[in-house]
Amino acid sequence: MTNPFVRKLLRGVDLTALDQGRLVEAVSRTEDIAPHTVLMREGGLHDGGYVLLSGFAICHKLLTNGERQIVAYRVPGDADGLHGIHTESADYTVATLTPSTVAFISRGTIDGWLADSPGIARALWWSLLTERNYLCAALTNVGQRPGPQRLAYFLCELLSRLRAVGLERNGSFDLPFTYRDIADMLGFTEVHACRAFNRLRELGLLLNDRTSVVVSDVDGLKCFADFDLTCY
Amino acid sequence: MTNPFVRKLLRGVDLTALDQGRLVEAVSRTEDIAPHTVLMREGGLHDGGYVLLSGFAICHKLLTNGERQIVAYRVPGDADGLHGIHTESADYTVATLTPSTVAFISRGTIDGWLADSPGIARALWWSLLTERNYLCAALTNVGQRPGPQRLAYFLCELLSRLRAVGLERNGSFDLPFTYRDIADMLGFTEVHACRAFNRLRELGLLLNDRTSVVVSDVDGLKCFADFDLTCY
DNA sequence: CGACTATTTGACTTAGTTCAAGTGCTGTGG
DNA sequence: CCACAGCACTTGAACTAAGTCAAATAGTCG
Repeated sequence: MTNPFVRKLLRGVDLTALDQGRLVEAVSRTEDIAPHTVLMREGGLHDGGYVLLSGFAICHKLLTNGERQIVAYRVPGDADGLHGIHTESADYTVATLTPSTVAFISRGTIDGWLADSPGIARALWWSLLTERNYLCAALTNVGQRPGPQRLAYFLCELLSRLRAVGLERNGSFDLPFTYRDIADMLGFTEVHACRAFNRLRELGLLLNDRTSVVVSDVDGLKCFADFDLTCY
Repeated sequence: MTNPFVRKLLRGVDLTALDQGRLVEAVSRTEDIAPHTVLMREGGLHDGGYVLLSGFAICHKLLTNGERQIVAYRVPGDADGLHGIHTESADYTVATLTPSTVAFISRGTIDGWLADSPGIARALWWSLLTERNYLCAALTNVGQRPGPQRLAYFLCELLSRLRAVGLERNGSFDLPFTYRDIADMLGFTEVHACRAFNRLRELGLLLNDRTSVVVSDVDGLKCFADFDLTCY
C-alpha cells in the first residue's frame, strides 16, 4: 500500500480491503498546492477537510499581538477536518510550507464513511486520539524542558514521524522548517532556536545546515531529550 | 437536567430524550473517591473510563527527572477514557484533587452506546474535539504568553468552565488548585506563580487568597490575557 | 501544641530575549 | 554572468524575566 494516508491509519487500526479501497478512492483526486497557501483558516467555516499526500504543512494560532504558536505540523498522510461534522469552525489555521499535493474531502464523503463503515469511523477516532497525545506531549515539552532538551525532543519526534512515512534514512532528513518556524513551535525566539541547535552540535548529537539534519547519535539525542519511547 | 455530564454534552450537540436517559442511567451508580486518588495511570491499560460528577481532578505527565506537566484539569461533567476502545493505554495519569464522586463506565457500556446511538457517538466525538481545542489553547498560552498574562488566560478559562457548571458567581470561585498545581500547568515555578498572582492583584484585576479568587474586573482580565472569546 | 504543608518574600543567578549588525544563500533581471 | 535584493541564519552585547535558594509566615489537622 503506497498511499500514505491509508498507511498511517493502518499503523493504529485494522482496515478491510474494502475500507482501504474507499479511502484510496476518496484521496485519488489530488491538487497541487503552492507553498504558504492556507488550507483552512482559524475560526473559518469548513465543509469537509483535506488529506496531505506530499509536502509539509503547519497548524497555528495567532495572538492579537502578532505572535503565533504553531500547535502542530503535518507530514504526508496527515489530515485535518475529517471530523468536521461536529464543529462549524476550525480551531487553527493550516498552511502549506512546501509545494504539496492535497486531496480535499467533502462533508458528504465523510458522512458516507461514518454511515457505512465502522472500521473507518474507528480509524478516524484513533487518529484524533493520536493527535491529542501529540498535543499533550508538545505541551509537556514546552512547559517543562529547557531549550536544548526541548529542541532535542522535537527532533526525536520529527525523526519518528518522518521515518514512518519513509522520509528519513539513518537519522538524516531534510528539514521542512525554518528556524523561525521551530521557534514558534517550541515557544522561543529565532535567536534562541539557533543557539539551541549550536548546543546540540557542540554536544556531538547532530550535524545540520539550513536545509537538513543528520542526527549522529540517535540514542544520545533521545536520552538527552528524555524522549518517551512508548509515545510514538 | 441536573446531571453535569449530560449538561456538558448538550452544550455541544443535541441528544434525544432516549439518549439522555441512557447516559443518566450509565452514570447513576457513583462512587465517592478520596482526594489524591489515581483514577487512570499513564501508560496503564484501561478498560473503560470514568465520569466526574463532583469534585476536581488533574491529568498529568511525568518526566524522568520528576517534573510533571499538568496537561488538563477536570471539573464536574468531564470524563476520560470513553473513547478507550481504540487505545490500550492512557496518555496521562488522572488523579483527584478534592473529594469527588465518580461513575466508572465499562467498555461494554461504551460499545453499546456506539453500536446503538449515533447521537451519543457524535457527542463523544464533540467532546474529544473540544478537548483538542483546549490543548491547542493551552499550548499557545504556555508557548507565547509571559507569566502574568499566562496566569490571566488560565483564570479566564477556569472561570468559563466553572460558570458552565454553576460553580462561579460574579467572577468569584473557589480555587481547587494549589500554586504548585498552577505552576505545573503553566510551566513555571511555585514562586513565580505566587508573583504572577501578586502582579494581577497589583493591576487591580483580582483579589485572592489561598482558597478562592474574586475577579474584580472580568473584562479587564480577559483583555489583559488576550483571551480568545470565540474559543469557549 | 506540634507537625505538616502552602504561601510569601528577599537576594542572587541564569536562561532566554532583545537589539543590532553581520554573513551567506538564492533567485531575478539586466 | 554579474549585481542586487531579500530572506534565513549567525553572532555579540546588554538586558530582563524567570528560576533558585533560603528563610519566614500562616493556615490545618490530629
